[in-house]
Amino acid sequence: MPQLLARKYEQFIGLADDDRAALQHLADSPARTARARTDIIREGEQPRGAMLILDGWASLYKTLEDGRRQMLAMLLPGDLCELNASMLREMDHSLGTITALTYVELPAPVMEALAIDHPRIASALTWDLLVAAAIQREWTLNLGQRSALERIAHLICEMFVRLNAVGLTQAGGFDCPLTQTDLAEATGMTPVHVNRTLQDLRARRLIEWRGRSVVILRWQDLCSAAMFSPNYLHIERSEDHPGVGGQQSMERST
Amino acid sequence: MPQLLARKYEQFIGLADDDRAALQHLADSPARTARARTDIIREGEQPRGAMLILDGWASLYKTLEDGRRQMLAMLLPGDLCELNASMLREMDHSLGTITALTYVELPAPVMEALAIDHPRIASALTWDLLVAAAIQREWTLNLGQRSALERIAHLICEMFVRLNAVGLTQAGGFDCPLTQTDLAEATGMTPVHVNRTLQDLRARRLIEWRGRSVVILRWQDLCSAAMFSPNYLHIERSEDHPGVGGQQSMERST
DNA sequence: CGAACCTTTGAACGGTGTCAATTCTGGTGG
DNA sequence: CCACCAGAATTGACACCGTTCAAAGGTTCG
Repeated sequence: MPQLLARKYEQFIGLADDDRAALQHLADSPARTARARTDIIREGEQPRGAMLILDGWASLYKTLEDGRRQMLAMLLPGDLCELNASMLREMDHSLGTITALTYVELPAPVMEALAIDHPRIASALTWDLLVAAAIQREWTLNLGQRSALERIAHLICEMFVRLNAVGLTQAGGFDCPLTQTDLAEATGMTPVHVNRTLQDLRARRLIEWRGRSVVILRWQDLCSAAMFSPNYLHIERSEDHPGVGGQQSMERST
Repeated sequence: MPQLLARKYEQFIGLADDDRAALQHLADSPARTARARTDIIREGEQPRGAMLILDGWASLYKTLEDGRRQMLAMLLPGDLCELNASMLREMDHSLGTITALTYVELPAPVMEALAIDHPRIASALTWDLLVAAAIQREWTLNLGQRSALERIAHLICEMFVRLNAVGLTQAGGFDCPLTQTDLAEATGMTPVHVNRTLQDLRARRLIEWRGRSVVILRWQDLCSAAMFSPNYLHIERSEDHPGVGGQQSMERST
């Protein structure tokens, strides 16, 4: 948990000691907690500050009047969202927890001061925004063009790479609190079909998924089944990727 | 075409004369042109500056290796894209024209200087980025949860409101250069099904669409068929919306 | 050890996709 | 001014992916 943000941003830009200290200072702000499956802010409400996830998983989502619900983004530890959102009059989406969550709310003035005092952090924040937008575009592609199997596989690939970037993977797998209903909301499918698709992925020996434990058995094959290429995550300096399954690399194939 | 940007940004923030002049100066930069159906920049290439659309329509899109293609955003006159994109090593999506296009390329240093000299413009640019992200989220919802009819109807509603904001609507309709194949790429459907869905919308007397002319017959009913609410476009000061179909209002109905 | 939630299964349905023609339209050259 | 052409729109028949609805197992945790 310590240095989550600094670690992430150093993938993009070198930080000085005082930059790291400033980022650590953010994470040391009085943390808030929320229980699993609760909303932190809802569509229609007035935006508060940016939200920095310290521990646990959350999601952005929207709902239609008749109850249909679509997840828009998965928020993992180290993720920042709603940056600058307070410029808008009201929220156009909701932020809800998946697990119990520890986070900090960072009011706009705090972020402004931070950006002024630390130009490299300002750059890193812009980079963070760009990457979030890129992920949103990839999700658009996911929903619009990929088949059920490809969508689920793609989501697994993305979660793995993102968790890996903050040190939350272990030996070719990760701890995943998502239910099949969550996966359904993220991929625009029904829970029933998610279940069948996961069975398919397991039958192909691409992954194992028991309880909260996801294990990726064949990274390259999973990537190609998903048509996953990590380019949109814009991770520039990938020196210390552990590699999945021992010898396989996480480099783009093609 | 003159004052396109200023007009749009004044929906969000008041501008001073010198702000307007600076925006006009941008649009006066040596304009580039591109023919219809050509790419301006492709995935994998190195980002250049921001792109400001002066005239014509374009789109952002991504493709999968096997040729499946998904439109990510519709770019209309007055739209700005790829702001800050040059911070990233390579493009993760492509920008292609739909019609013949007039645009300007704005190198990062130009935009930086502009933001430093004109704080209100800097705010407006951030607002622009936030709205673009909100639209991307709405497209995610569109693809993930809405039916074919809802998707097409929603896209038409969005295009109308956005064109209206830059004065490109006429009497409850607008000039639309999109082919049914374009609509298919935007909505994640096949061209054949787009065709049938448009017939459905026409049979319900919600729209007319002949050639390039789109006429919205019953705005409120189209909105509710689409579950469209313009809140995500974050148009704050909507004093001079002409209203569609004479007496109908564009306010949200809930 | 029960209750709540999650996962899994089966069968039938239906929205969209696929494929292949055919008709229409706008722009072009003779 | 008209014949022509390429692209766009339209149509029909059929297949299939994913949904729907309902019920049965599993798991977790108080």
